[in-house]
Amino acid sequence: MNTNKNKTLIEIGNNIRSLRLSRNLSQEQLAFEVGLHRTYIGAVERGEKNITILNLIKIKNALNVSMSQIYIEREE
Amino acid sequence: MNTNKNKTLIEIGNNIRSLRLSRNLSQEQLAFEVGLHRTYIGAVERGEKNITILNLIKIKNALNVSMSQIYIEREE
DNA sequence: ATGTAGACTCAAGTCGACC
DNA sequence: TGGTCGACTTGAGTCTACA
Repeated sequence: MNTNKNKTLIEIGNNIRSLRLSRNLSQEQLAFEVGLHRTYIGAVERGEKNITILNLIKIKNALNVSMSQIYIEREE
Repeated sequence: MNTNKNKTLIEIGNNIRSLRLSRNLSQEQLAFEVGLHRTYIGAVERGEKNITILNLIKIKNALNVSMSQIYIEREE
């Protein structure tokens, strides 16, 4: 559907995925803790969705990490 | 409309506002640089809108600050 | 220069199903 | 367990206008 995958979103998604995996959580478990849908978490991890800040904060809290571990700023 | 103003969104909005002001930018100028609408920037500053991560990144870049200056994490 | 309001569009986010 | 699809609802984001 969305071939229009943004680089930043892909990075964020990859970070969420590896953090989730390192916690031994399934997408379903993370979705449940965060109160989002399982298919949506999947889409975010694949960088297909431009997540809102409040939901991103919920995810980072569920993963018990700081924002800088999910969104890594580069010098520009 | 939205009496349901979230504390985190209000904080983010306040931070954006004071950062914008310290740059001597109007909402209109910031909106133009970021490619968002002036009325929307206003709503974000008032904490009325749950902005998406990509737009938040655009704003922080336009203000030339790091994410941690806009979204301040508290220990929990 | 900003707040608010209303009407609008389209993407965020839900949900159930199947592979 | 995770990807994808389709139909759906809600809310992000636009735009014009007026105070």
